[in-house]
Formats: sequence, structure tokens, C-alpha cells
Amino acid sequence: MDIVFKAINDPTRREILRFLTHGPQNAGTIAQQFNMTKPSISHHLDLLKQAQLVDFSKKGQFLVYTLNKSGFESIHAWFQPFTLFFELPKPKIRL
Amino acid sequence: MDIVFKAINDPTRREILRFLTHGPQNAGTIAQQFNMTKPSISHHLDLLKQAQLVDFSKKGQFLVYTLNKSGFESIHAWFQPFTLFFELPKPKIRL
DNA sequence: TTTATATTTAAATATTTGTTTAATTATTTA
DNA sequence: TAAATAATTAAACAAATATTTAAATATAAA
Repeated sequence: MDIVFKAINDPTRREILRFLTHGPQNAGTIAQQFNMTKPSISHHLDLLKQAQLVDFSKKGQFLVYTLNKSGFESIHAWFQPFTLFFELPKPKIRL
Repeated sequence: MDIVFKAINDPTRREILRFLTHGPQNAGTIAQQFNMTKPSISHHLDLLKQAQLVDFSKKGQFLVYTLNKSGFESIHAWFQPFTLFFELPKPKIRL
């Protein structure tokens, strides 16, 4: 559980996630978006993978990264009680 | 924006937030929940305040902390595009 | 007005984190 | 098979973080 919060704490990793909403991308293509070395991006992708926020599959010499629903579901599950807190109190009886 | 992600990265701070769903609490009462010194909790509360996840008001010699909707709205705003991503694709035409 | 209580602020420190350069692994192409 | 391409892993290091003990501030009670 902790790992997903650690993963989204970094601005670069959040940008990677946003970039992946455009669709699956190679590691190299992702790295091009950032003014940072490939090993650094590789490390960020590894962390996102650990958090199950992304997944990848091998296509020849390329690694294609995609968003992974699982990690986002963890975040959502954590967030849920607070949305309830702020929506409440609701009328107990429908008028 | 960054500060809110930093704030929820720490497990103690997340527990504090959860504790506050039970209602407003004094700093001391919050500190009692944790096997940790008061200055440490004070520091965590300060960070949560910066992130606008909590707010406090002074009641005599006590500081009463409450959840603050504002920070949670920031998280929600960031999360929204991903919920859309995973709900999509939906049929463009209602059958 | 002294003493006690509630809490924060400051200084110090060990741990964690993000980045870089260099080396390594795996795949494709010539 | 040799050279090129895609990407990761490893080692090193500066910067950020969580915690502690000690000192300071503010309010309440005696």
C-alpha cells in the first residue's frame, strides 16, 4: 500500500502517468519527454511498476509501458472514506 | 500541488487523517494515538496543514485539528483523468 | 505571580530518495 | 558474427525526510 503513495509523490512519475493516458509507450519515447537521463526514467518506471500503476510487455527490443488499473484502485480505495466524510452528513430520511 | 502528495506519502500522516474522520481532535489527543514524540506529530500536523488537508483553531490552550476539504479536492482533481481513462472506452452511441 | 499544561520551534542526525555516469543484458540489423 | 539499438542495473553522491532531545511560547490553574 505504501509504495503507491511513494510512487505518486514524485512529479516526474506523475507526468509519466499522465503521458500514458495517451496510450501505451516505449520506455525510450517516455524518456524523450523529460530532460533527464534514461536510467533515471528507467528507475521511475520501475517504481511505478512496483506500485502497480503501470505494467509493461516486451515487443522485440522495446518495452511497452501501459497504465495498470490495479494501483489506481488502491488509491481510490484509500480516498473513498474521505469523499464519504465530506459528502456527509446527508439526510437520513428521504423527504 | 506537490505538497499534498508529499503529505499523504507518510503512513503516520495518513493515519492522522483517518483518525480525524472521527471528528475534530486536539493535538495531544492525536499524539496519544501514536508511539511517537509530540514534536514529531506536531511536525506531521504542520505538513498536513501546509497541504490544506487539515486545519486548526485555537480553543484556549488547545489546538483543535479538523479535516480540510481543500486538500482532498486537489487529490481528487489529479485523480479524475485516470478514472476517466479506466472507465473509457464507453460506447459513443447509446443503443 | 508562580507552577503546570499544551503545543510548537530549533538543532542534530540517521535514513531515504533522485540523479548521474559507467557497465551490462538483450535484441535487431548488416 | 560483429556492430548498433533499446533499455536496465550498479555504484556513487547530494539533497530531502522523519525522528529525537532540548528549548521556547502561550494559556490556565493554584
